[in-house]
Amino acid sequence: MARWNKSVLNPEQQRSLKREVLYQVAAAAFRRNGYHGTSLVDIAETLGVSKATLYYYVKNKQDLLFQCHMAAADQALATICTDPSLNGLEQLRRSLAAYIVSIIGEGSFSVVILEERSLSDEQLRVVIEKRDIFERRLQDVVRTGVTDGSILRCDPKFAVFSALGAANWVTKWHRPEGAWTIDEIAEASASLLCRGLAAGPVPGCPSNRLYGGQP
Amino acid sequence: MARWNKSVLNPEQQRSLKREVLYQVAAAAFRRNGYHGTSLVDIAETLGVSKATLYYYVKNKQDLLFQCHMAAADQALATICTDPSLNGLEQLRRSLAAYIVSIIGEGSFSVVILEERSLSDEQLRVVIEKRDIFERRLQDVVRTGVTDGSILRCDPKFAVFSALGAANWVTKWHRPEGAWTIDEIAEASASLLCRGLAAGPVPGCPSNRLYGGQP
Amino acid sequence: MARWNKSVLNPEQQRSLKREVLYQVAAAAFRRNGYHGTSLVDIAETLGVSKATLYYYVKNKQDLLFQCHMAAADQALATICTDPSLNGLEQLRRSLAAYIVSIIGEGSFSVVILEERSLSDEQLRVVIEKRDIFERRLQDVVRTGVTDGSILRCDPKFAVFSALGAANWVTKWHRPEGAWTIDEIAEASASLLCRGLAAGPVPGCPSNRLYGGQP
Amino acid sequence: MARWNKSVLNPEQQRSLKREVLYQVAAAAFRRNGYHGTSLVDIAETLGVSKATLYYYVKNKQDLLFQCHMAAADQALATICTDPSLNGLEQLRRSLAAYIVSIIGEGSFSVVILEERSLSDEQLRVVIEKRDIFERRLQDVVRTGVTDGSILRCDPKFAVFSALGAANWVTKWHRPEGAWTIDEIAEASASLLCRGLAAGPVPGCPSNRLYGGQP
DNA sequence: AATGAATGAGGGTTCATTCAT
DNA sequence: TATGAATGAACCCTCATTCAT
Repeated sequence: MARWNKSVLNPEQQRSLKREVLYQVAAAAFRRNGYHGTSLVDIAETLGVSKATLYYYVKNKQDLLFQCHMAAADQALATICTDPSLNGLEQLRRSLAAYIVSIIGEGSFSVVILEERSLSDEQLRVVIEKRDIFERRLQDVVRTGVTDGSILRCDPKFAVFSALGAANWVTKWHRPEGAWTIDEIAEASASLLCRGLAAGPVPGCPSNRLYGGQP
Repeated sequence: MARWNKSVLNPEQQRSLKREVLYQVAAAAFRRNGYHGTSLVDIAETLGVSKATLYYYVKNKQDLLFQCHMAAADQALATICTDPSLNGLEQLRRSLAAYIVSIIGEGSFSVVILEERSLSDEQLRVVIEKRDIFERRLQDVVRTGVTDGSILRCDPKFAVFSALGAANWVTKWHRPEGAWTIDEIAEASASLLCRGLAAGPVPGCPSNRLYGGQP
Repeated sequence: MARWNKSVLNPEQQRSLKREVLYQVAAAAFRRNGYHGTSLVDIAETLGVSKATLYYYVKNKQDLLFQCHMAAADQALATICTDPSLNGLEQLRRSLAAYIVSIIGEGSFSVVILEERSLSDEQLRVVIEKRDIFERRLQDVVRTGVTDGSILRCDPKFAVFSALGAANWVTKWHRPEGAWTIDEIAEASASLLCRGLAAGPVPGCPSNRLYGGQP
Repeated sequence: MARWNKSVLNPEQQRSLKREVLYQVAAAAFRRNGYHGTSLVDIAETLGVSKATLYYYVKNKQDLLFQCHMAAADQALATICTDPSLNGLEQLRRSLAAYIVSIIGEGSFSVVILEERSLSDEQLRVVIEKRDIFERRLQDVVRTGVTDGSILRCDPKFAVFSALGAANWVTKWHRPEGAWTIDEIAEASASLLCRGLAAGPVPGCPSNRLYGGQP
């Protein structure tokens, strides 16, 4: 399925297309076995090429991981919904659902579950920087919701951490053959998380006191 | 800090005490660098002993991981709150908070973040079996809450998956030097998650339609 | 001497040629120091390559031993003389002489002196099976001799065991720098052993009563 | 069976008795798995003691092997028959038979099959020196036979090498549970070998020309 | 006399990486 | 572009040996 043999495009595109497939295959392998648990042979075999060939498309194993991180960050950024016709809560919900789809769907570059210690300091800096942009945008969505009254008063940073955590974790237990479809999981998770952040007291819920409940 | 020299107990206890410390140190290393990314030298050095000494207490590196999993499962089981004087939602909240404390606090054996492919098939079976018990007990708490009306009607399995996911993820971003204390994180996370599951409609929350809101 | 650099053949042959040299060098090392007493570094150094390179040609150290056993069995099989113009005794003598040359001469794969416990059960089964063919063919030669009257009536199995034992033992004391040439040793040993099996009473020999000879 | 617990003697004898058992157990293990293939734990377990305890009775693993060699050489020396009422051939036959019994029977110290490279140079010197005495005495027996006309004219050194080779090899294929008893094997082997050395032409035997046949 | 605990040295094996073809 | 061959570094693990008890 992932062999990159037959696609016919101009050479420059060929190359970047192959690279993309490589990143996806690598990311999938990394997700399954961890960075150190994945050998380049694993990846090469999945692609139907030799181990040495990989070095035509990536500088390094470490660099390969880095590229996955970067691609994943871009992918994540694209899932944020800021449709002004919706309130913040709904924007958040849609963003989270789209994000979940993006990390467990086919073509995912996501490698968030991985030990970040595998990157060099410099690489880690760049990755975190890029991921911060994503997180800050999501925080903005939360702030929008707080302002328009759809989300309860809370620490946006913590809220986003929590939401993304639950979202990212899905990659651990999601099985393509499982009972739930990707969309179902995404919708259900996003809704669950948003309920936790929705404004207004929830009758009998102890967390009211923490988040301040009503404005 | 973790050197195991001075404790004076009878030899049998010494041994099992050392083993316990070993598991904790190993689990911490595994959490940080992944299973394959952790070398036995790392662990040995942290303990101030030689690499060969470890084999006095564990059969294998793989077995070491297995033992961490088992200890972690026990630790998790102990966090479940079933105090009958509390409603299900509150039981759940306390359980989650305690669970979070147990996995990021000192003395944690937690290795849930790890690539499960590192265990042998047989080991994995045993671990999953044991972990299932924990998850099923938590699901029971959710069911209790649904019955007593404190938790909205939902799929308990999915609810627990989500809650544990968000909880487990904390190990990824929690930094001991960070702004939040362990207890704060535990309380806030647990509350947030419980709000998402609390019965009763949340004004303006789109997830109401999913979980059915009030019965 | 044993470096495998310069030979110019097509790549497929190169590979199997190298493998052959590897087996010979390994067999020689095993013979000298035993299986467990031989390190892969020893072999690699003799070949002038790095230890890791060996794994390009063999799966395992154990597999290396196994391959030596197999090659040795083939080599042994090729030494059996069944020339119908000769009587059984002479066939046996020539076979034994050729066999001795094959195990102590250059290019020998022989590893019979080794602890067989070093092979896996399955490997041992295969090796023994193959070696049995060789031994049974030699036994056939003995039977031929008994039939044509050149060899005394005896248990062919035991006779072959004994003859091969004495032959194999030569690998223990033979020194290339020694006083005897390989051919001399082979001839002398074979003759000695054959005399022991030749038909007809040997005057004053106590073994007459054991093997009966013809009355 | 080999546990050394209950025997009641005076302490000095206890000690040397234990040592003797230790040598036998070690020799047996060495014979089976080779020197390097035998771990001290193997030996200790067979004796029912801890690994460290062995160091009360031997200086070294290497020294343990050395002691086996020495004991084996003594044992071998004791098998030589020089009964002047017998001719040389019969003396030789009895010697060989006794020797074979001594190396495969219970209580054997024999380690001749082993890689001699496992000894230190000095130890090897001593062992070879001692073994030379044995071989030279056997050669003397052969010479006696040649003189009294019972053994054909031959190189005594080579004759003894061959005979001992065949004898030693028995340790490789002898199985206690096998079809032949130890005595049968010893008798048959000795006879076979002696037939090969007996004076007088063997009808139709090609080796006549080698050994000069009748004087 | 005996042993549990600890260790240094060394061996087998894997793997990312390079290079000539 | 692609790959077979080769390697050094690192890792897991074993084992002979020592020492305090």
